[in-house]
Amino acid sequence: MKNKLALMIADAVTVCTKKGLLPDVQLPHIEIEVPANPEHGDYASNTAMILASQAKQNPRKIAQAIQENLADSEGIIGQIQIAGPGFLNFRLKDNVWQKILREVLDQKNRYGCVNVGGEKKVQVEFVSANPTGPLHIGHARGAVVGDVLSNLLTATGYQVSKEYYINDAGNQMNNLGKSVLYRYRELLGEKMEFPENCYRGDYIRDISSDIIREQGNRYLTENEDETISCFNAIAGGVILEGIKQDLQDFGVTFDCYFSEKELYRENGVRNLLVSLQKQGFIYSDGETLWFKTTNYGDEKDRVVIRKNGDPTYFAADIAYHRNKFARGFDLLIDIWGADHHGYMPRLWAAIQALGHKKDDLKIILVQLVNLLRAGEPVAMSTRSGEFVTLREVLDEVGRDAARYNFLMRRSDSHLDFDLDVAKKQSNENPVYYVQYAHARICSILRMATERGMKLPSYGDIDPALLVQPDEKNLLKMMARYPEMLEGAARTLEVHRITFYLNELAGIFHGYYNKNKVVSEEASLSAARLVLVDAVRIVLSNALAILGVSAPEKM
RNA sequence: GCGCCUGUAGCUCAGCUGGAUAGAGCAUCAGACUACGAAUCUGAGGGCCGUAGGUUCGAAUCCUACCAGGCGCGCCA
Repeated sequence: MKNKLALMIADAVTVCTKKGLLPDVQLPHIEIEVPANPEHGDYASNTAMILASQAKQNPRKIAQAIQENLADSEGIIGQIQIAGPGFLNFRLKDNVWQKILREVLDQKNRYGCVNVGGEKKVQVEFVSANPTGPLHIGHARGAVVGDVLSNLLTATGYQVSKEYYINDAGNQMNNLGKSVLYRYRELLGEKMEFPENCYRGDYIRDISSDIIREQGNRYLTENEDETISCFNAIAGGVILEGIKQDLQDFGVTFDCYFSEKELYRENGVRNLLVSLQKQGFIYSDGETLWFKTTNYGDEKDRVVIRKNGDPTYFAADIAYHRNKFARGFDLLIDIWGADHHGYMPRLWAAIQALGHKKDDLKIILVQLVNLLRAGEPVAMSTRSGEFVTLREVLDEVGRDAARYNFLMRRSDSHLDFDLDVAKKQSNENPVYYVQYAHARICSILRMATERGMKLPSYGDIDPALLVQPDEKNLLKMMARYPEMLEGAARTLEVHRITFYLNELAGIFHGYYNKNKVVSEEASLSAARLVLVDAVRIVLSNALAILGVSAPEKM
């Protein structure tokens, strides 16, 4: 709808310039918005005001010229008003909104899908936690944001691939092996100091005792380095399996798990650095190799090969992102914890050196989660191993409530997650508000069929009977669903979907309390059944993108 | 010290890339079930949009400077 109006305005401006009513102006981006105040119509545009400065004319006069030259070939506009400093306010004909019902009912679970992505190939990389311990609550937010963003982009015409990058080649993994070895020895009766930078969580002890059960104490006498690297592999595998299981129970799946080790095969990382050095992006100071990230606005250059000869994490990441582009993705999206924001400039520098545009890599920062219980902060410390895991949150509040809560804020704002509120089945918990609307409609439809009514289709009803203000609002709200998805996809802001859902559910609940859907009047009942059925479809579609269930009963 | 993010109702947050009288939810107060599901609804109160300048027809939104909070500033990942 927005797009139709924008096109009509753009055409009208062109006609105006041809007729000489306007000087030869640059056509601006046509902004169509839904006015906050319903008295200002269904849609409004500020085009005349934007043009005013360029054309050096009174904006109201320009608005009038646009209005007079607007060709409404489909006959959807009921009324145009010029208001305020030069707004064009559009009121559409009632039957335009009523036709939305047919679209929703025809398209069913496809309603809302738009093709703004043009089938571009996009990769979303998220979670990517080291397999050194179970996922905790902080990872959970990134997991949901990435998963839902992927669903959203799929619905808006992108080919999406979801990827998890496994950092399994660095020091952290070595520390994991050491940690397992420490617990292994301890369980076999040795007394020793707890090694530096190692993991204390109980899951380490579990892995050690599994090794003892299966292989006994033979590693006590083996070469320590070999044992560590062996324990490394065992523990990494076990932990990664646990992570995958937790994610799956959280409703998050990946198309690809990419191992950092891949990048080092056949000297891949070093060969890439050599070629970048030849191109002048990398220089040596005699001991170390530096990447000239300052060429692209970073604060200082970054080391890629250390004094000891080992490549840095950054070096591997350059190779990783080159690998991603080489796989044919048009757009890369990385989802990171906000504490990594300082890393962004160097990665953007790297992809530009590789010949890509900065915009080809979008980075979404997800802020940290403050975990609360009844309003009080829950103490968490990774070092001591005392953190609340994703698994515990899932067990305590359930998948739907957990996911929905993570989606109620913009990603870059801090999120308070209160375990007690999230598991309450009350009005403090917005997920039930939306699910309840869906269940309520299902209940109405059930009741109608139980009374022997046949659920009508669009052709059976007279949509002009839907004249209540709330009925019109429901229709308009449903018409805006594709526009909302488009905006969310354009800005990569998944929280817009939850806000939309709350509003749609709210209008429905109000409508339900004022009006009886099934009444004595057969034709009115039929029209209303079709209306609420359409609302059910839209609720269900939006919840599906969020990966939250749409229950028929609660 | 430098950089990034955030300051909007008592609390938690939206505000659609600059629009018209700044909005929700929670909490508070007052109401609505012999009604298709009260996990719901109706109404009320509540604001110097951190502060001060600037840009223009118009600013919560953009620019500058301060103030407050968070996070970074490794040859860790």
